[in-house]
Amino acid sequence: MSTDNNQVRVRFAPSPTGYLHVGGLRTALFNYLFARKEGGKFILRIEDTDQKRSITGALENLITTLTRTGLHYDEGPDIGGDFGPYIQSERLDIYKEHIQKLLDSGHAYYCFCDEDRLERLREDQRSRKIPPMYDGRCRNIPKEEVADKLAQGLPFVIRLRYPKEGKTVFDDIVRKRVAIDNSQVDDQVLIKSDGFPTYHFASVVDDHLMKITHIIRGEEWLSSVPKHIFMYEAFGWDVPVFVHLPLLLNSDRSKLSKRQGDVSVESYLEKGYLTEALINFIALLGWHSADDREIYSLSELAEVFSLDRINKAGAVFDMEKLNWMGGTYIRQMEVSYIADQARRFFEEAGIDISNNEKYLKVIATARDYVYCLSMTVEHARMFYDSLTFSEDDRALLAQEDSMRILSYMMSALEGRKKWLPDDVSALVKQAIGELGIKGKGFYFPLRLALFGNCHGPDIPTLVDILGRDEALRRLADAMK
RNA sequence: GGUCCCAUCGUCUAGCGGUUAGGACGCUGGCCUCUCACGCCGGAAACCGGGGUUCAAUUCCCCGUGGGACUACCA
Repeated sequence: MSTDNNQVRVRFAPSPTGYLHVGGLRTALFNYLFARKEGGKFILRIEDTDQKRSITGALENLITTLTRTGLHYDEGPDIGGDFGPYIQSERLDIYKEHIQKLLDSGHAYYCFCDEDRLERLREDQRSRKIPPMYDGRCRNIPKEEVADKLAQGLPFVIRLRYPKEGKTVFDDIVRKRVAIDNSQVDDQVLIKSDGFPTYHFASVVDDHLMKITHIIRGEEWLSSVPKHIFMYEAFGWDVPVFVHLPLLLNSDRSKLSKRQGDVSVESYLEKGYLTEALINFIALLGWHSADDREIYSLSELAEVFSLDRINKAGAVFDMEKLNWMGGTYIRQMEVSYIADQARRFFEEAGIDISNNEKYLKVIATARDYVYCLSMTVEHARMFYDSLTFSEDDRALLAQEDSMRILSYMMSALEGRKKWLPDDVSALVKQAIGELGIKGKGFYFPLRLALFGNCHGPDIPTLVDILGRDEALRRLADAMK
C-alpha cells in the first residue's frame, strides 16, 4: 500500500454519538467523491476523545450505516491501513508525545485554573459585554512553580499559547480568502484534565500524521482554523487545503437539528428510502453540476464532482424533494431490485411473500405509489390480507347493479381456469356491453370487491395479481 | 454582545457585465384514463435595500438590512 507524495488523501472524522447525522453523511459523501474523482484515498477516523459522550455500539452502527450507503473507505478502524490506529482513543501516546513538543517550544502551557473559576470568569465577561475568553492567568507561571504544582499532583489542562497580535489570513476552497483577528482567538485547551486531547489538537496531529491533503468539513469549523494553522506552523508542518462546506439547515434556516425532524441516516434507511436516492439528494445540497442534470448514481457523481462547484450558502433539507427523488428511484430501478430491498419490510409485517411471482407483480404495481420501501407494504396489503369494508362500501356493493356486475364477473371467471390480462380486458368490455353499465358505475363496485378500494390499479392487473381463484373468492365475499 | 460567513422563485439551484434570468421539488391548469397513482404538456413564482464603478449591473466594490455559525476541559 504505497502512497505517492501528491496523492489526495481525505478523511471523514465523525465522533460516535450513536447515529450518523445526515449532515455527516453529506460531509462523508463530498470527501468520498473528491477522493474518487482524484484517484485518492478516503479515510474513516473516529474522534472519540470525549469520554462523557462515548456510547457503546455507536462505532459499529456508524460503520454499518456508512457501508450501507456505499461510501466505502480505503482506510479505517475495522479495515486498518498504513496510518493507524484510526480511533483517537487508541492514539493517546501519540498526542502525549506531540503535546510535549509544543510545551517544549513554548507554543503550549500548563493551566491550573479549575472549571469553577473559568465559569465565573466567563459570566463576568458576558455581563461586561466583552467576548468570553481565557484571561491568561496561567500563561506565564514560572517553570519551577509549574514543576511544583505538577509534583503536587494538581489537576491541569494544557492550553495553546496563541498570539494576541496581528491577524491570520488563510484560503479556503469554498470561502476564498478569510481573515480573522488574532485577538479573537482563545487560548484553546489542547489536552483536557482527563488527559484526552480536544478536537483541535487531535485532528491537527492526526491529519498531519495521516497525510491528509484536504480537510473537507462543515462550516462550523471555519472560525477555529487560525488555531489549527498556528499548530501546523508550530510543528513545522505543511498546512492542508481547507474546504468548509455550507451547513445543512432546518426549514427555519437554523442549523439542521434533531428537534425539527429526522436527522439520522438510519431513520431514513429504516423507512426504506433507497440509499441511491438519499445519496443523490444529499449530493445536491450545496453542490450542483454545470448543467441541469439532477439524477446521478454514486459513481456518476464521482465522475463529475468538483470542489469549485460547492456553494457558499447553507441549504435547507427539503423532505418534499427527498420524497420525490425517493419515488423517482423506486420507479427507475429494476423491479427485482426493489423487490429484494423491500423483502425485509414484508417479513417484518408478517406478510407471506413466498409466492415470488405474485410478489414481483405486487411490487411492480405498488411502486407507482411510494417514495420509500416501507410504504410498499401498505400498498401491497390489499393483495394479501382479507378485505374489510366500511358501511359505505357495503352499501355500494349491495346495490342491484353492483350485484349484477359481480355475479356476471364471477360466472365468467369460473368458466375458464387460465386468465391472461388481455382476456380479462376483453371480458370487462364484454361485461360493460352486456350489462349496460359503464364508467365508474361499473368499475367502482368491481374494484371495491377485488381490491377493497374504488381507486387503484386497473381490473386486468388486479385479477392478474390475485389470480383467478382468489379473485373469485373475493367476488363471492363481496356479495355476501 | 464580539468575530467570521452567507444572500437568485416558498425550497434546492444555473448564471461568472449585455439572457424573454434557465432547470428541479412543491403549487397549479390540461392531456392520458373508469378512478387513483405513474407519465406527458403548459402556467404562476426570484435577482434583500441604498450608494458607487461602467456605455451597461443579478453579476464587481462599499454601506445597510436580514439570516447563520462560532464564541466549552463537545465535536
